[in-house]
Parts: sequence; structure tokens; C-alpha cells
Amino acid sequence: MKPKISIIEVARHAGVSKSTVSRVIADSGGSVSPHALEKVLAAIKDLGYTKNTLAAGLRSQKTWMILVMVPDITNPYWSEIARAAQDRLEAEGFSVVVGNTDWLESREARYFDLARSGRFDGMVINSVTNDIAMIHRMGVPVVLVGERAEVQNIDTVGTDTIMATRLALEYLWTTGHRRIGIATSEHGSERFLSFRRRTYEGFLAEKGVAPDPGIVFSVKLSDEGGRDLARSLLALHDWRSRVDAIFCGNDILAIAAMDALREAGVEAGKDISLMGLDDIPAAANTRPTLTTVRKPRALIGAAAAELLLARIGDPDRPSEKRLFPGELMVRGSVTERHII
Amino acid sequence: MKPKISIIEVARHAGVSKSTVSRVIADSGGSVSPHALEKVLAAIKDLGYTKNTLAAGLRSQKTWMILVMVPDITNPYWSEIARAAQDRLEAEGFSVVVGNTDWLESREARYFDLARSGRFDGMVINSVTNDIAMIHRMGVPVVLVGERAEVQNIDTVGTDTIMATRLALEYLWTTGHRRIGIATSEHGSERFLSFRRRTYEGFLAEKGVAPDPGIVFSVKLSDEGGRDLARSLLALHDWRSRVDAIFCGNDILAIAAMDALREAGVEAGKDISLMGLDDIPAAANTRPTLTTVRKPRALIGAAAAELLLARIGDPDRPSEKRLFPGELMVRGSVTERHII
DNA sequence: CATGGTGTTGGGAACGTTCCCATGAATGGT
DNA sequence: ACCATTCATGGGAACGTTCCCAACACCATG
Repeated sequence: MKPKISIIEVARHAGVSKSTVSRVIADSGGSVSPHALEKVLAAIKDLGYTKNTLAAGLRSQKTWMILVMVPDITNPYWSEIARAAQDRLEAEGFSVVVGNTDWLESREARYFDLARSGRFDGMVINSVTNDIAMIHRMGVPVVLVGERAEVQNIDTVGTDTIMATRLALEYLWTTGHRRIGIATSEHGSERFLSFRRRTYEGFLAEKGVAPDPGIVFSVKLSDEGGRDLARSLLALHDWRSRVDAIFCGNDILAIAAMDALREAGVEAGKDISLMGLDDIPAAANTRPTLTTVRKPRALIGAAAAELLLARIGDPDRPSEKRLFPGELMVRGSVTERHII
Repeated sequence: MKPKISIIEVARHAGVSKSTVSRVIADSGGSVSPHALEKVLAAIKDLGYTKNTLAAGLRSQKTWMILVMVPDITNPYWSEIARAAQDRLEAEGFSVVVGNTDWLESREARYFDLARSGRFDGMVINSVTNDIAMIHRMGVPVVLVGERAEVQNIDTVGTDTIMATRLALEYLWTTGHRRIGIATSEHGSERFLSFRRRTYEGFLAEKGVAPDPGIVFSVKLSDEGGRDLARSLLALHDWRSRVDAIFCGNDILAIAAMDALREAGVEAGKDISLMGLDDIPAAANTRPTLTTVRKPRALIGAAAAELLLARIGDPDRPSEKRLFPGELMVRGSVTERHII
């Protein structure tokens, strides 16, 4: 195809050694005389040389690439975190690419393989796997996005899910709801959900409400899950007297459920209250608008980048965990309810 | 941190030569006796060896990585195309990563540098640049997503924008609108927009309507652009008599405009008709729901993958262009209007 | 004038693979 | 029993960088 040119040819053309050319193109700060520098730059331009970073990476063990691995690139929640991380990392000279796993372990494994084989200098991941030991064995700096209870020895950044969940439940309580259900997932990110679920159970106990297993729904955090939730709810015998509000694991789920319910003639914010979690952009534009708890995506992404840079700088530093509080977004899918 | 092990150590451990180990790990089909194979596999497992694909790529000129470069990872339109392409490419053994440019030439240049330096076996891109010669000079197989008039000698896949635009305009016309405005962008993807704009102008001419430059809005294809559009519209003197419908360059823009207008007391689908283009998932959930033209994202992504694979297989094959028709999605943001 | 820095340079050895080629051992047909 | 294939193997040379080290020129200091 193209006759690839290497630094050797550049060196010949400029009348210097390949070492000198290397000193010019690598920003490692070896000293080069102005005269030689000029000749080399001219040669590079003449020949249209571009450095082969594969070879450079092989020798220097530095690829200047970072992988941001997210479970669902279609969900604005993740893509905004990715973008925020990208902003910060590019400022440090890294290039950022995004890997999409679609909650599939097989895809995740594929990206881990890539990392293991030395392709990235670091990763920001939200992983399905719980195998932290494996992550460490990869030998690549990793920052986890998303809170995980059990994990201690790895850098983590996320929202304080317990607080966010409490915020939502407390709001539902204050607005008069007493039969509060929850929709979360066993799938993939179970660790969050057990968080949500556990908080939910604690909350009920605290308020002295007997839990009703019939209004604890286990569905995927996706459009599909939302439709499942609607179906399960409607199939529930006498649901109107059993449940007056549902706290959904994320916004995508809540919006899809709202939609499916409306098609069945059930209006969120009227017949039942629905809350989400994340505050994705679409949440402000739905019909009705979605009451939810906002997660600070930009902060999370930036913090992830920060932690990753620190880890790359010093692989032996103690691991750190940064959690951000959520923010209640009052909209239309929850309405005041008179306590009987 | 990690005492990296190479095939040399594996070879020593297995009592064979590094060549034999290489034949085992490279799937290039060199023949290895069952006995040796077994010993090598055992050694690999024992030592926890993982192949350094950087080194492999350096020698073999094959990285098995594909970059999908999109202008806005936050827009579901792009992320779904990326996902569809990923499905197809992973089936062929490639790993897919996504690069997000945010419509920034600087970011785009960064990814092009990555490609130029031999990091990817191919790219699927939607590029701001018009410099096809530069793309060819990269020496990396590239498939362009998004229709471009002027470009001939490069593989392209996209929606037939002219048809999609006509579909929208024709629908507005049929529903009785006679003062149709348009909102497109000069920014970034200008090439589409001049398509839309040109089609728009042709359409008006055909219908014998005198164009009104005051209702041709030039805004970004983003939330921000939507707010700009709303502002410009409301600032227009006596706008209610000057415009009864606006065709927006994409859904994100249309939804944001709809939202901003509602805040100002102007209801889409009542006070004015609004149409989008793309049919992103959110379009079905807005208030009112958005009438738009759907682009077949999955088909586009899959076709892009197909074309790229073909190009990688044979770099000298003639370039191909695949365009898919759009589909009208009738919803609530356009209402019948009686012709006076 | 000797001494010791500092700046600049080039040669060669890595880095971890794959590729090419030579060698020797089996196999099969005549 | 002989030659021609095919198969299995190992040794070394790539691939295009960076890194290390030695060599040299230059300058200032004593």
C-alpha cells in the first residue's frame, strides 16, 4: 500500500543518526541542537513521516491510550461520564477510546484481554465482574465507576447510592406514599442493586412498614426491563390498592415503564407515582416529566480521570474511594397523595 | 509491578523453541504436533502468559482493533450505529472501540493520528473534515458514515438525506402547512445540511412558495442549538403569521427547541408544528411526542461493518456507496392545519 | 594548563512478536 | 529400497521504536 518510512530514513535524509531523530520525536527531553532539530523537522515534513506508536509502545511500555469501558453506550448516563473523563485525560496527552460491553461478560472479557495484552495505559471501567483479583492481575491501572460495597483495594468513584436511594424514598414518603415498591435488577450490576434493595428494606423497617414481596420487581435496567415492569405490575392482582409508588433503579427503566403503562391507560403521576435515578437528559422531556435523583455525571467522570492519572503516576499509592451525593429533581411523575 | 513473561520463557518452560510457541498462539495455522501443543498450552497456563499484541502487531501489521469515530457519543443515533457495527465486527474477531470527537476538529485529528500510527486495522467514521485525500493518505481502511455529495472514491453508508428531507417536507405540506421553516447547521456536518437546505429550497420552488430567509435558522444540532432556535423564533417579529412549521436538522435539536418553546408558552403541535430527523428513542416520549423521520441505525451500522470488512479484505476494490431510505414516524408535534 | 562539568551525538542492544528458511524426520508411491 | 512430499521444529532476522552508554566538543574554573 504505502512505503512506510521509519526514523532510519528520516535520519538518513536529515544527515543525522536515528538516535537524534528519536530524541526529536519522543518528548522525553533529550537535548538536540537547534541546527539538528531544524534538519530533522524538515526531513519529517519532506517525507511525511509519522511515528509508529506501536513500536514506540513496545519499547517504552507506554501507549498513551486509555479505555473507558461502559455497560451501555446508548445510555447518556455512561456516555457523559465517558466524555467528562475524556476531557481530563486528553489534557494530559492521553487518547481516550470507549468500549461498550452491553452488560455482556463475553464483551467485557474481550476488553480485558486487550488491556492485558498491553494496549492501554489505564482503564476506567464499570464492570459486571466482581473479580477484583483478576483486575489487579491484568497489571493495568484501573478505576472503577460505580459504588461497590465489598471492594476495598481499588480506586472507585461513584454516587453514594445509599444516600440517593434514601433521598428518593424519603421524598416519596413525604409526599404521602405509604405502599412504595421498588424495581431493580439482579442482572449485571447486582452490587448496586443490592445496595438499593438493602436501603429500601432498611427504610421500610425504619418507617415501620411491613415489606410486601409482591411489589419488589426484579427487571433489567433497560427499555425492556421497563416494559417488563409495567407488565408485572398490571398482572398483579388489585395492584391499585397494593402499591402507590415505585422507585425505579434508573431513568431508562422508569421512562420505559411510564410509557408502557400509559399505553395500558395508566398514567404516571396520577394513577401511580414513579421515580427514577440518574436524571438523564430525556427525563426532563417525558410525559409526564420524570421525578428522579440526579447523579453528577461530569463530576464522576472527572474524578475517575483524576484517580486514574494519580494511579498511573504512582501504582503503589493507597486506593481511594470518592462518592458524590445525588440531587433530588422534583418533576411530574410523583404527586402528593393524601394519607387516608 | 508485573514481571512480564514472554514466549521465550514459555518456550523454555515447555521445552520447545519460541517458534513453536508462536505457532501455537498465533492462529496463522503453522503445524504443531499434538504433543508439543499440549506442553505449550500447559506452560502458558502455568505461567499465566498473555500475548503482547503490541509486539505482534508491530511485526504482523495487524492489530485486530477497529475504531468507530462518532461526533457525539451522547446522541443515541451514533451510539446505536456504533453498537450495530460492533456486533458485526466482533464476529470477525476484531475488537471495537469508540472515539468521541464532540464535533471538534482537534479531537478528530487526534484519532486520525492514532490511526496513522498504525493502531487500528480500520475505521468507521463520521468526520467533520472534507479532506478525503488525507484520509487516504492515512493508509488505513475507512468507511464513512453519512451521506456526502462530493465524495466518490471512498466507501460510504448512510441515509438518503434528500429522500428523508423530502419525506418530512411533503408530510408537512400534506398536513396543510404552507409557511415551512428549516433549522440546520453550518457547523461540523455542513455537508448534510447543505443537502437538507438544498432539498428544502428545491421543495419550495417546486411548490411555488417564495422562500423567506427569515425562517431559515442556522443553529447547532444540539440542545444548545434547540434553545437558540427557540430564541431566534420568538425574537422574530410577528412569527405566528410568518411560520407554521419548522423542519429541524435532527431530533435532539427539535426536542430541545420544543422544550424551550413550551417554557415560553408556545406549544409544539398546537401553536407551531415541529419535525425532527433521526427518531432517537426519546422522540417517542416527549411532550408532545415528536413527529420525525426514522433513520435505520442498525442497518447503517451493520452495512458500515460489512463495507469495512470487504475493504480490509481487498484494499483495492472499487468503493461503494449504500444509502437507506428513511421512514416517516407520525406523532404529536405536527397537527393538521386548515388551509386558509 | 589540567580538570570537571554540560551539551550533543551515534552505535548498539533491547522490547516481544512473527516471518522466513534450513534441517531432519516421517510418510507414501513406485 | 529410493526419491519426493509433507510435517514438525529451531534459529535467526526482521518490525520501528526507545534506552543506555561511550565519545567528543566546548566551556569555565582553579
